[in-house]
Amino acid sequence: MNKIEIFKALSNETRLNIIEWLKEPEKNFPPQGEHFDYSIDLKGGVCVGSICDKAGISQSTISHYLDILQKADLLLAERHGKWTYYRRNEETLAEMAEYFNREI
Amino acid sequence: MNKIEIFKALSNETRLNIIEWLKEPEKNFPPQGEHFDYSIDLKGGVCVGSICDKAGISQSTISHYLDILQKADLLLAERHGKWTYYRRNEETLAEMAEYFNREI
DNA sequence: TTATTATATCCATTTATCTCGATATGTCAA
DNA sequence: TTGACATATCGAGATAAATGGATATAATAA
Repeated sequence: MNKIEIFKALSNETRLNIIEWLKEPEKNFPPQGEHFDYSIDLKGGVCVGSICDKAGISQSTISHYLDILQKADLLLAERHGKWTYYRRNEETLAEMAEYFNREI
Repeated sequence: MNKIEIFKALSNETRLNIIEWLKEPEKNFPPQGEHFDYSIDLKGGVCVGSICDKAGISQSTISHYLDILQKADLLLAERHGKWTYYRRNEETLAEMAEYFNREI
C-alpha cells in the first residue's frame, strides 16, 4: 500500500467524488450492464461513460483519473465486451482507514 | 475541513513523516524548550530546527511544509521567543479519521 | 468486412508543486 | 543598540499534475 500515491490520487475533487460515488453505485449511477442479454455479476462496477456523464468532464480525463485510481489500488477494473467496469477496491480502502486510525 | 487540501498536504513523504513523528514527539525529537528558565507547557510542540534536523531537508523547505500543514489545519503553531513550536491538531486528524471510516 | 461505439493512449498547453539559496523579520543577549 | 540566532518569506528553476482534443485500439453489430 503506497500511502503517498493514495493521498495524491485522493487529492482531486473529481477523483475523490468517484470513490465516494462508487460506494453506492446503484444510488449514483444508472443501472449497469443492461446491454447484455446474458447475466454477469458486475460487482457494483460502473462503466466509464456513466462516470463521465456524472462528473461532467472529458472522457480522456476521466479515463486518466480512473487509471490513477487503479494504479493506487483504490479501484479495480473488469472489462466486459466494449465496456470497462470500475469498482472500489475495498481491501485497500479498509487498510487505509486502519492506517488512519492507527498511525494518524 | 477541506479534504482536498488535507490530502494534498499528506501527499508528500516528508510532510506525512512530520505528522507521524509528532504523534510521539518525545520519542522522535530531542527535549524541547530547555532554553527557557521559566516553565512553559509546549503541549508536545517541536521547534522548526529539530524538525529540519530530523528530516534532513533545507530550513526554507521545512518552513514551507509546516505552513502547508498548518493551512490544512493539521498542525497548530505557537511561538515562544525565537522559537515556533508545531504540534498536531488532533481535532482535524480525528475528523479526518472519522471521515475515512464513514465515507471512504 | 465495415461501421459504430466504448475506452485507452498520445500530444500539447497551462497550471501547480518541489526545493533551494538568499534575504527579511522577529526576538533575545551582551 | 548591535550581534547572533530562529524562523519566515521571496524568487527562481526544475519537475509534475491537470485537462482536453485528436487518434488509436478493441469489441460488437450490420
